Amino acid sequence: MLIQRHAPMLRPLTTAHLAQTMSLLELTALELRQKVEAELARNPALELIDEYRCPTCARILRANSPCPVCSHPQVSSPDQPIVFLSSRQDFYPASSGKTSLDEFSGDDYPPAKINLAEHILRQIGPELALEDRPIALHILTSLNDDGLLTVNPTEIALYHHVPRSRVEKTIRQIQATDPLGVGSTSPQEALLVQLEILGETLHAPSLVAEAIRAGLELLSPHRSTDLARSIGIPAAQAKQIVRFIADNLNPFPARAYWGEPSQTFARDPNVYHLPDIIISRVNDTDDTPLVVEIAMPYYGTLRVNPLFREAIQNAPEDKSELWQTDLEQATLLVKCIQQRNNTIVRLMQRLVVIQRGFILYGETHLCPLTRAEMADQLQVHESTMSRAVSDKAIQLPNQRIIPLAMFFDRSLHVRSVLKELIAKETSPMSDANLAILLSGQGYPVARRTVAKYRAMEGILPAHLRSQAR
DNA sequence: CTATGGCACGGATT
DNA sequence: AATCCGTGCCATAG
Repeated sequence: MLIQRHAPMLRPLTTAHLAQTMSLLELTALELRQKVEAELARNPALELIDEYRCPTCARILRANSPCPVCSHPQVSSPDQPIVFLSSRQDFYPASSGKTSLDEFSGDDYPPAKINLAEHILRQIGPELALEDRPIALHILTSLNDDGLLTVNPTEIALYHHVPRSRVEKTIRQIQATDPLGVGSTSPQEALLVQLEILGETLHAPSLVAEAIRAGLELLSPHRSTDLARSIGIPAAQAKQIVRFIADNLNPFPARAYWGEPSQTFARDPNVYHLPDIIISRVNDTDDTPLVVEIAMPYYGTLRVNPLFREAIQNAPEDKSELWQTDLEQATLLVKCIQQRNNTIVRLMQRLVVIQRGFILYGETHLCPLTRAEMADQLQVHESTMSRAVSDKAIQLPNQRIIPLAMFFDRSLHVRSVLKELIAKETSPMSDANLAILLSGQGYPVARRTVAKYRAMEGILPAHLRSQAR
């Protein structure tokens, strides 16, 4: 009887094991930490003890206290990076006030990825009247990727049975937060809001607002004569206005955010992400070893509670089955997390060696690398690599936080060479010229591709570059 | 006539 | 199997 009950349970275990390994790998450390927290609270078989093993000398230590012996990592050679799982509790900067989307409650952790809605909520959360919160949530969940509102404010008002003015008041509050103009119903409105707020500190040329109202399509650089005619001003003034708008305003407030193929309005996109991995250098020499810290999903050591394992022998009849599955799940979770960490550690050990140039000297030195190649080197499946890389953020020695996927960008190095080329040029070169030049430097790219890269970097076409600066 | 952007196709990547 | 990316062809703006 016992055997019969156990045999069928083993099968699902193996498939479940695989399934869970997969799903854990693609989580960021913070997401995983939340999952672990939840399991700890629910599953009595799991326990978290306040100690960990020093990555360098294998001593057992209290969690979050550095190893007295190895407080400085031992020096190793440039091609022998120091890679370890970090239990530092200050790995992530503390969050300021908790205002997460899910009902302003719950987690004490700063989310690893803050989406636009949460980012805004953090800013206005405190000053938002309680009864306006449902309205704000409605607005924030109706934003598209550009940060524009996709539903009619009247609809929102009707839905919540409030006057339209209440909704508009909330929208105005939202528009004044960081991606300035976010929550507007149209690009025009967004521009006007930005103008209004920036105008307080910035000196804006006169008639900018009129220009914006004249229509977005007239704001493109080559149509300044049309714009001039439309609002009755000299062409030079129109040009100046267009310039001001292009430099300071953004018709799609959220375009500068991460994950976007943000071309024209690329800005430093890193502010809203917390690293899963931190790389630092030991000294300032060129052959400094690199230190790679990988965020642990918890502090201390997660393990199956030995007491629980014993207690299960004489469990009460009605609880026996439940405890058994709890125990299996706990074991599984611990194993899977170990496997996840192991994969990431091995990945980083290779990656840091291959992309050393990129890490130390920047984009130009990025060596084109595909996830598939990496998977091959590490003897793991391609999809495993894909999951390990996706969604993770990594901090470089120069403090920049970038998506881990950037290490696998196939065109970044060519783009950065292109950027340099254009920066150094004396007279603007056409795309065709640039294509030939790049081929000469060992980057065979088609003329059309140069154009695409240019657009990606937000560089204007040749005939417009001449007047700039 | 030249330079550039749009559309779409095919091959690589995930 | 779905997606992304480089490229060729063509229309259009200058």
